[in-house]
Amino acid sequence: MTTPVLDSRKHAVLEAIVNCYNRTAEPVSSQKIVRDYDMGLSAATLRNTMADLEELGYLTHPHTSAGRIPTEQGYRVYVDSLMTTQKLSQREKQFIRDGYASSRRDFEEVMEQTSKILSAISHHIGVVLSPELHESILRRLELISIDSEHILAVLLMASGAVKNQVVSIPKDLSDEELYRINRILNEKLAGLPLKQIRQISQDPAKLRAVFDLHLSDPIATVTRNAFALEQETHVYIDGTSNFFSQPEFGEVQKIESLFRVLEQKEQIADLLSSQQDPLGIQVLIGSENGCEGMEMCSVVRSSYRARGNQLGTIGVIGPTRMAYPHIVSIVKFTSQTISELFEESL
Amino acid sequence: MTTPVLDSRKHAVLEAIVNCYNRTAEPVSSQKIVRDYDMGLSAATLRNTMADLEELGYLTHPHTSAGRIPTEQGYRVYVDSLMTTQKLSQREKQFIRDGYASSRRDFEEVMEQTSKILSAISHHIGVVLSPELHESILRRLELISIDSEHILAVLLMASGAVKNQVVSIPKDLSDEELYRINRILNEKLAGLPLKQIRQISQDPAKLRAVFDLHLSDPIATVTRNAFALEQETHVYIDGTSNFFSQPEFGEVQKIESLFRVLEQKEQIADLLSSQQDPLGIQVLIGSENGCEGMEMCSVVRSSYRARGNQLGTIGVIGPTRMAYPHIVSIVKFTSQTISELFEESL
DNA sequence: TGTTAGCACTCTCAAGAATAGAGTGCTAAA
DNA sequence: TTTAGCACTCTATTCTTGAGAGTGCTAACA
Repeated sequence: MTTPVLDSRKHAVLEAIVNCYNRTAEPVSSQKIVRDYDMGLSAATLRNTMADLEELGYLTHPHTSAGRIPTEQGYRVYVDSLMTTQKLSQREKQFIRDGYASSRRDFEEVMEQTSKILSAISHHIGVVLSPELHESILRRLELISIDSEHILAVLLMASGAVKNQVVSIPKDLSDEELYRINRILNEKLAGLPLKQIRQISQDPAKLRAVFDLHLSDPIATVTRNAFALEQETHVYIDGTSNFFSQPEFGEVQKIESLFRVLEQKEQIADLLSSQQDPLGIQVLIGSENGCEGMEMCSVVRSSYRARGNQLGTIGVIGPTRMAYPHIVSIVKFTSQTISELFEESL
Repeated sequence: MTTPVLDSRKHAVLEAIVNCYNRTAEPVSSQKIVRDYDMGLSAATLRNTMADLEELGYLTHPHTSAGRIPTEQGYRVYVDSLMTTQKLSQREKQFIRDGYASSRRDFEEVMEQTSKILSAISHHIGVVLSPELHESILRRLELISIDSEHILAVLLMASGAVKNQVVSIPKDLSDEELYRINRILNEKLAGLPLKQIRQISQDPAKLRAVFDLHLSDPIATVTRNAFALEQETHVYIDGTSNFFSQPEFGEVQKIESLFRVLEQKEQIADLLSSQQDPLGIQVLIGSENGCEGMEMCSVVRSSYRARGNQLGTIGVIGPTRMAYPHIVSIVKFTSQTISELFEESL
């Protein structure tokens, strides 16, 4: 689809309507624009322009005698080429930084805190997708004996994430043996991404290649079980109740379908991880997000990264009628901040 | 407050009204009872009895020409002395047991799964409060070096819970030294409840008493930091969207206040942990739960335990008009099941 | 040719009126 | 003590009406 070229008046009118609608949540009339925006045009002229924009698919009409509201396509144009990015105030930046001050220590806390910060500052829903463990690099592995049949494998990732995994073992291992296995595993596996370790653990030939003479039955078992992680990315969500104050969600029905989606964390995970443009912010407008039940919502997302590796994704979910310039700045700055955080702790 | 004695007819009528109202969510008329319950009484007589029950405070009237609905006090009597407990079907029991089949390994998974099971089977909100770490007994402690300034302390509890804590250390510790410290800490602290360990770590005299000649600066620091856990009980909530199908929550307002409460996990934690009768099920009806914004909800809760120690609490939150006999059975059986689970893994 | 004023037309929304129906409370009889 | 009957109250629904908002179109104007 080629974007039709809009003359500067159409641009201005579309922008005014988006702005106005985003403020009031009500259809924008030609009168309203004359009053609020000094465009040097009469209402009648604006009506003509608005009719043109409607024909082009950027505006729509709830009914004959109502003002105009932007269509998804209209928002698309606005986001892509009209809106002027709005810098965060120092106060907002400080708010975000302060949010992390207390939680620098704990990986999970950082994730949780991020969703809280995002929702608090955007007044929408803040979502965070933790790094894919598959992609994470193992820094260190520690085996801890639980009882004669189980040991606890503690996987410490380069990102600072920690994952505990209970491993069943076929026979009791002495402390010395466990220690020896632990040492060998670290020697051979530390520094590799989990994905690769997993492949190794499932392939006898590779196992032999990696462990060489050290390979033993317990080592094979422990490796296989300790790294048999499910596709486990955690989703952190905060600020869901912010949606109640949005006028367009005044009916239970609409809010219900949204909340049913939010409860299915997998869907949100998919939403955040799908087809990422590796760099920069992405804005999914309305049904572009592809989630059934979330057609009335837009998503602003960005991945966070450290040392060039994409770790996870953060985002804000709000009504299609959201203050895009502001939200984009929030997501951008927050993702930078969290990236730096991980950069440091690496 | 002494419970006034109700004659058997009043009992029967109150029970019928509660039953009927719980099914339909609509005020119950005298007619309705005549039709649905074979009580051998005319509508007029029932009206008299209903008027009596209203005067006693057990029923109320939305308006003059409407049927009766139970008051909180009416529900109280119903729950305390009227309702006949309803056993779970084999199918339901199996559903609960099956829910745990896949997640036996991981402590967190058990918690999460419990809230899912509770909500799925009750069609209300399932909540789980994880054990107070303070009360947990340390089974084993493992120190893992992260970098020159940090180590990771892995606390393995008797209950199977695992807690990771990043500890800042003043100076780099060699592997040997770390190993030595680790060994000493386990020797001296394993088997003690965290609460006690914390007290020890903060009192130089006690530290000396416990560690004797082994006491060193690093040991004191590590002990202090590794056990400086916040009051950290996690709350697991599932099934919130079930509330949307409740007819009495048809207005956004009501559901909003509920969701705002649910988002404040601390409040839910308080709700679940307050003044527990150590044994058995508790039913908090309507405003008895003490949560502002949750006056329209009842809570059925029970603690789960292992080896006589109370660990945490599970519960179901639903509308005041809930099927108490059924929900009570669900909570009871689930708390037994989860208790057994922990009993085994202990 | 582009812009504007004027006006008829459409549609929504809120308020009022009328009606049906449900359910009670009371009274008097069984 | 129970019941039938009946007047009364309140709700919920439907319909109507009128006001108001906003458009689209037309004709005049620069």
